[in-house]
Amino acid sequence: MSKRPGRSDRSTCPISFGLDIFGDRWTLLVLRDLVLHGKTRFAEMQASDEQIASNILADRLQRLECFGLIERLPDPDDRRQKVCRVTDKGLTLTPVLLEIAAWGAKHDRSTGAPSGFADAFYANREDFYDNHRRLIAALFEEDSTSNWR
Amino acid sequence: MSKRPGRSDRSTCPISFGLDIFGDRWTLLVLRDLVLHGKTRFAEMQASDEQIASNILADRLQRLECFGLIERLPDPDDRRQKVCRVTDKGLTLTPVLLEIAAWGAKHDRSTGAPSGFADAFYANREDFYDNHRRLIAALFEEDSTSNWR
DNA sequence: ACTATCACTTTTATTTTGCAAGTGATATCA
DNA sequence: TGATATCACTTGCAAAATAAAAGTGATAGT
Repeated sequence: MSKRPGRSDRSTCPISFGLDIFGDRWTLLVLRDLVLHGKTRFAEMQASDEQIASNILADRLQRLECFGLIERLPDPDDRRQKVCRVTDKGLTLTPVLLEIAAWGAKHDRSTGAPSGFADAFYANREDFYDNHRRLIAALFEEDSTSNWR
Repeated sequence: MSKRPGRSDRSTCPISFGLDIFGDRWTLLVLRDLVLHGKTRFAEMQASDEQIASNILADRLQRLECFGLIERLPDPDDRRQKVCRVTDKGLTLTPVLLEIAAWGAKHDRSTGAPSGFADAFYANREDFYDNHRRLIAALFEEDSTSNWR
């Protein structure tokens, strides 16, 4: 697994802390596949448009697992496969993903995001988050009032 | 300037688009210094806790300028210096910075962020953004109703 | 038994980073 | 005026991360 500077090596800035974990060109894309595209398998993520190399994907999954953002369980139906799942902690990064998505959609003329997404998101940010919380709650069959953020 | 894959090399995903621009361990820290800490000079940013190397800082500033996220003007009072300023486009990344800051503050036990910041932010996200918009408007002496996002 | 698929490793080449030292233009001070 | 300091970089080099391609071993399907 790639090392990268640990917490103590940089500063006490919370942004710096975050970037030490997901400040690279792949980590958040892997999380996007899990959180926003519902992917669960190594092969599925490898098949994403961005063409991540298998060694990098393996490294990032291990990293995400280390940080407690995802968990990987053996697939009971096929012992070759593992099922990846975002943890509650991993889901707390959804707002970061959505803000980046909205920004990208707003500034990229050739974006693949649904037209009007960015404006709708900015105009109703909290509704997006409420909705996401409800979906997650249903998915994990938890109390929908839980403060997952 | 470091190359990095251009838009067409990856995908049409808006997250991927964003990460091609600021998906690394330094770019958003530079922007943080400008947006949240009010720094304007090369030397000031170099003095930040994270100890960015001067070649990396020079590269990131050039990159940010290329993407239209900052501008650099000669200092009229000292011709050695340049004054860096976030552009309106650069300011649209503030929500991304704040979400990362809140996440870091929430998950880093030894964070330097003010205690209670994350909870307050999550509970009143739009208030934070409204407030930031007002500050910016005042700073740039623009119409405070302008849709800078 | 044979072939395919799965989640990785390994290998190698290229790119980026990190560090230290230098550079030229400008400012400040004796 | 000359010496020294400061500014925003640039250069050179070693170390690390990334990318692309091929390989591996366990398991599954036929």
